Amino acid sequence: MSLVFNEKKMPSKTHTLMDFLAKKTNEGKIAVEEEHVEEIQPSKVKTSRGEEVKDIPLSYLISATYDGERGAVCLKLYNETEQKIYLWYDNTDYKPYCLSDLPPEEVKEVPGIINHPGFQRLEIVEKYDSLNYRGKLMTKIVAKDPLSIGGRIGNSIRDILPKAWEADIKFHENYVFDRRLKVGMPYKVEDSKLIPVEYELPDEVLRIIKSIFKDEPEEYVEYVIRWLSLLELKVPKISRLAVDIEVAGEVITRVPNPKEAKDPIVAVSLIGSDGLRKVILLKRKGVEEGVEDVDAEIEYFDSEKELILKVFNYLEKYPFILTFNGDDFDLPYLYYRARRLGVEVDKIPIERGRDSTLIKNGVHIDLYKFFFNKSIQVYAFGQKYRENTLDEIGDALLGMGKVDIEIPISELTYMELAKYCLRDSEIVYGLTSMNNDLVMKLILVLARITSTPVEDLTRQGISNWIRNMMLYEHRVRGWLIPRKEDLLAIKGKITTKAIIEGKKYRGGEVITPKPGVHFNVAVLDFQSMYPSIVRQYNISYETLNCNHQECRSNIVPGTTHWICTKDRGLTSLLIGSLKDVRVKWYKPRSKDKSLSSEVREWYNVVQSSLKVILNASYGVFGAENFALYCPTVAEAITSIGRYVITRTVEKAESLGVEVIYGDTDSLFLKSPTKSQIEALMNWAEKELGMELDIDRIYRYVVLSSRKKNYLGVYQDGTVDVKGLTGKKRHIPDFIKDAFMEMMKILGSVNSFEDFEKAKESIIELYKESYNRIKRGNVPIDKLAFKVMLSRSPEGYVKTTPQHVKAALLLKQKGIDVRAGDIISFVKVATDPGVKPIQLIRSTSEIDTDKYIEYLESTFEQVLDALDIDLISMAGSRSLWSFMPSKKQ
DNA sequence: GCGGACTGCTTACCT
DNA sequence: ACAGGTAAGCAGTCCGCG
Repeated sequence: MSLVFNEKKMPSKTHTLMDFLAKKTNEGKIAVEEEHVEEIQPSKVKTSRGEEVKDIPLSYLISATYDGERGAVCLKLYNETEQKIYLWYDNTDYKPYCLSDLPPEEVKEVPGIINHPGFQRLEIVEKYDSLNYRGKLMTKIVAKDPLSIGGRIGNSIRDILPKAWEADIKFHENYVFDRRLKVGMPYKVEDSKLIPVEYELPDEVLRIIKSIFKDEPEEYVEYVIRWLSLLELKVPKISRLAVDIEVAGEVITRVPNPKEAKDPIVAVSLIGSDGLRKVILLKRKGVEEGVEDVDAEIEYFDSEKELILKVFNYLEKYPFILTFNGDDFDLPYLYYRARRLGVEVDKIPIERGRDSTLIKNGVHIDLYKFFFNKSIQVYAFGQKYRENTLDEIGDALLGMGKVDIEIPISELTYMELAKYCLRDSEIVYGLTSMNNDLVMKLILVLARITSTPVEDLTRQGISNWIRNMMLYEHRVRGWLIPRKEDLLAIKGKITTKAIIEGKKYRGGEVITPKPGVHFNVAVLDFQSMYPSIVRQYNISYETLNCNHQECRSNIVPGTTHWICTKDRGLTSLLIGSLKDVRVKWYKPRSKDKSLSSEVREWYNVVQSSLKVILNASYGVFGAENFALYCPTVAEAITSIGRYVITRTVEKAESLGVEVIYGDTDSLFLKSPTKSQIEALMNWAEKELGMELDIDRIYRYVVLSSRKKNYLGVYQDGTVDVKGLTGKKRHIPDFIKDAFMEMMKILGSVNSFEDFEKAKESIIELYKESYNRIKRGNVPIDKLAFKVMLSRSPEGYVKTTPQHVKAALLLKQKGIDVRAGDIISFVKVATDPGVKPIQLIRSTSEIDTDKYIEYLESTFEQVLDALDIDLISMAGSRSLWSFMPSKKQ
């Protein structure tokens, strides 16, 4: 079995919808692409100040929502000069709809459709059915309101229809897709009409692009240009306000219930991008002023209602409002508290949604949700933070610690309270202002790439972003969006077996490491391997197992799937062009010193955003929740990945290079010559169509027989540690510190001869650490294991791991523990074997033997690869132990 | 009733 | 609420043991 396709055999052009329809149906007229007729109605344009206007100057499209009262889509546009949000209500009479494969006559026969209270009309539309490779007439059922299509009551049109297409797309999303709106790009409104302000790429850029991609088909270059037209234009400076509230209750619960809102709001802090620093405090009996110096303007209110109205005033003044968990706490609390104090609903600028809380005439960004997003955590911030508390993220990203308070909020002095409250807003604002507003830019760039409104983007996961990007593309092409179950039934037969039980398909290949110390190691890797595979091997749900007889021999190795050799796949084109735009344009230019630092920085934002999308583009196809879930697509990608790496290993060996390790997309080569590396890279390019790069060169690498565990030392002595216990975050600092010391010693090793000295130093280090533990000479907090509680303690029903035991002990003491908390505990000799660090009274409780075991195994992971036997080298334990162990 | 061999659960990592 | 693959430690169970 072999892959017969390579780059040169790839189809150069995807047939347009027009081609397909002309070829495969006899319909002469195509209704799909028709723009919605703009019926100009009396102006429905409103500014954020509430007055109606007819025109909106150049402003950036930020968000789209649905206004139930007006029954229309509402667009939020941001004007940079005036620093305000303009609202524009759809006046084209755009209506919600879904599709049926039944002809109109039959739809009329379905009970409950045409007499549905929300029913408006039927239309015939022609779509391209990408699962069955033909044009298809569909009946469009148009409704008066979105709930009639997809309400949750059960008698919505999509539930009544035997089969409904495109019925799970929110009304405002449909609007963005169908109107081809470019989120994050400039628009203006003239005579109540929304007009895009086209951004033209400079000729110079066009010229360079055309030369970089001169060998690519025209259609491919069009995609590249499309991305650049979205990404070359910088985003506006976002004027914003960070808000945080404090509530004082008698009972201390972790988060007061906002729906009850029974305790008063005693402090609100505000930090604005215009320099505003303010804390608003509620005057209460018996509260002292306090002595702290607070770097903010302080305003007192005697009436809580007045205080809240003042806050509302600020919320309306700024176009963007930032909070941390404001969706579930701060904003709803303000809302319900205001209601409780008798504020009229229309005086409250806050809008409660099902899973969000928005600002009526502004844009609310809840940073909790955005920073919680795994893709953002991992790819944008390199896993610098692991907990999702404001303190932790602020500490990790800004070095801003929390203001410690040890007494309930109600007992703080005004100044203590102000300081405490202010800090949270400082962190929230700081998170968006660091690195020249990186986060704000990231949000807008991601919104542009994925056609996702900002208010959705900051609340949804990456699978939704990629979904939006792909649905938009379906609409552009006039493709019917496949129903999830049809996609799975037609394309979803998996043919590989996962190694891990319970997983759906086989993943990446890990090459068994050759244990020992290897000098002069080059690590080669396939840069963004999976996106490259998608691009080069034409991966897409519709190219997988296509309908052409002649493509059936184009087998994906290790599977029974074949890939189309005739038509370029939609996913392949989207992901492929995005990858190229990143690798060939934004990444090099983000480092190009001939460009201004401002431009470089912008290019860096764009390339990071692209990285976020690209890195997730494979995974989403294997995720059940993804709207275009297609595990066979994921399976094809990993299968080709294994094929690529395996063939490359064979080739390397045939070139006489020893491959000592490799994981998924990387190869560790032992002392290769320049020409061997070059030969391998050329071969990969030519035979596999894949770019192989030199990722890093190590002076030496220490391998054990364990996969995903190694230690690499660079020429300059820097040490890379991968997977070893000594670097895992949950292990005690004492052990981590000792491990790092060992790394320092290894970093100084230059030659094989140096190892002898290093071995001695390491043994000395080990002995010293051993004795410190035995003598009880280690501070307790350095002995704490810190393990994340992934569910609430009651959620562990099968086993009770140690950190859960510790958590339960905390709970017994009345300390609140919940999912996401990191439990600090030490190992003790008495009953359950563990004790939370808060409950430890003296070092004598510590189970020293357990710590010795841990120390030993941490060191052994490195030392057994160096062929050092810890016990024999260090001599028998009792000889150099100053304290007898407890069991002896 | 105890202990070793084994399996399964859980977390944290790698790409 | 993007994937699968790997290591490690512990919890819990099975089984033999006159």
